[in-house]
Amino acid sequence: MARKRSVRWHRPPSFVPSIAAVPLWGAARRERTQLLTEEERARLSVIASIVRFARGMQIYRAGDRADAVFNIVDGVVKTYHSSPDGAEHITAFLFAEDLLGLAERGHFVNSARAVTPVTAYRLPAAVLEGWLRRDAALDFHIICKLCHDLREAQRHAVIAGYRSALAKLAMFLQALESRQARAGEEPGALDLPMSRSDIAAYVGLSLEAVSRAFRTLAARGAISIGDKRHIRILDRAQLAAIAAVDGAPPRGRRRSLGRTAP
Amino acid sequence: MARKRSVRWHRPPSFVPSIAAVPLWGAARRERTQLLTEEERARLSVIASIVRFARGMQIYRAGDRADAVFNIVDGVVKTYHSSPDGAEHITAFLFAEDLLGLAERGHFVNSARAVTPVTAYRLPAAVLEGWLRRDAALDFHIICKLCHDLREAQRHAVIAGYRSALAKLAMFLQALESRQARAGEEPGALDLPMSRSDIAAYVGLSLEAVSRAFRTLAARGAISIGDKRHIRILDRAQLAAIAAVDGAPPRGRRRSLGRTAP
DNA sequence: CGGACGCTTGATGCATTTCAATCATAGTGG
DNA sequence: CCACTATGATTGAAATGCATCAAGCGTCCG
Repeated sequence: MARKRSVRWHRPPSFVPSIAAVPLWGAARRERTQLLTEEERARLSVIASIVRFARGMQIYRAGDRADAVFNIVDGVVKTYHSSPDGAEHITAFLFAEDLLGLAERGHFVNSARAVTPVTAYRLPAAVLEGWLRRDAALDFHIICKLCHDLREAQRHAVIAGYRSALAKLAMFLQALESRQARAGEEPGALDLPMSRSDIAAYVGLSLEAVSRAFRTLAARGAISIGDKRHIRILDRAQLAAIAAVDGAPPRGRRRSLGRTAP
Repeated sequence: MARKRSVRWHRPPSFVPSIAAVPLWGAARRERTQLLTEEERARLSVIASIVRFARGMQIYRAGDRADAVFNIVDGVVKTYHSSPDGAEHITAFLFAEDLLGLAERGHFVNSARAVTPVTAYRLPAAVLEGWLRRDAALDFHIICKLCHDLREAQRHAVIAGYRSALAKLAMFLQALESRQARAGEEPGALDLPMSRSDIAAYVGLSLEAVSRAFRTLAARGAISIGDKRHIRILDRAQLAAIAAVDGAPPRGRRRSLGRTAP
């Protein structure tokens, strides 16, 4: 237990639900800000129960009755779709202060599993829905969070659409870093709570391609690899260049339908 | 003007804003349902103004001040990110009853362009935000819509992450069909309002690969290609099989961390 | 009618997948 | 406590499939 485990993605558990996101309209200087007021958090904590999941455990399965929403306190969760042939496509990695448990007509649309040991609040959907129908302020905050998640999902789709393995990994690392920029610990130091094959399933590559891309980035001096779970970003500019230059499909680019307003 | 233009994605303009999505918890039998009440729609129409865009016209640009949200009445819109080198990654195609104009700290996060002639409502963000902060019922409906969009974005990411061109196109066509399943016109008949290169930029392929994938699907009897903008799905099962079988990355699949609750 | 644009089709090269073997790490039980 | 084994990660060699380059065709619009 004295073993050195640099667990950057673990946060001291706050004792009320909390949700963080980049604001929609308010031009705050901070990247992510707490969305809920003290009063809202206190109120949510009344109906919330704490649940824990060991590493690798299933939190819910696609198709299950969606009777609850989860709010992560600590740890990392992945949500994924399972192809009929058993392959798994990861749709998101979720961290502290994220919401989890997207439903469609009363059922979960994807499966969720703990990537690290996870602590979370469990909010019964029935109670929550009642509140959402009545409390405009709470709703507004949820809307902000959903917009945030929507932006993330769109960015994910862009990453997955890239052709170059290097560009995919570079963008993935950039995205991860911007999330971990929270507690001002050593800049450039990145924790990778998820496995290589999780990364592969997220960006749309084979496990081997991810491994090779890591080496290549290191060889070019963009990053350095310490532990398999810990890397350091050495040359942010180069990383950005790799993500951008190598990110585009056809290069010459003849714009299609480039009209502008008359 | 007597020219036959089967424009399935055009709807008779309703004269109030409307938003449709698959419900979260309510287990309605209908796929998409109108989310707004008559009263809400009437109220929104007071602040809404009608705007029109010709085919190919820019609706807004990433980085612009996000002073309005759009609600499509008729036509198709694409939202996209421009890479620095000029390539364009499409994040979504939007149809009638969709919302448009995602903002972050007061600015649009992506650009939007009309794929067909477009009619839309323009809702000033300032007024809308005021209402969202006060009206819980309206908020709840917006939340449902955002969850819907979030699911779509996740599905998009999965499509983009596929390795096979055939699987990408097959999934794209399935997604398109499930959206057009509205007015009960000929089942299996699909309109493709967007160009091949738009499809390519959406699924993450080269234009040529998309073209070849269309042929291959037709050769296998899964679809038939009439006009370039109109195809017909002949063998839904085969299309689904291609999307599934060819969709997965490594084949043998050894599950990782497959523990279940004790 | 002509030009531009979008689409198709062909040939080639290369990046990634795939297959396969080895290495490292962590978790387990003797 | 340490060896043992399952799992994850790396590395190499070969093959598939997509991107790319290039040319030709169809169609819409001026």
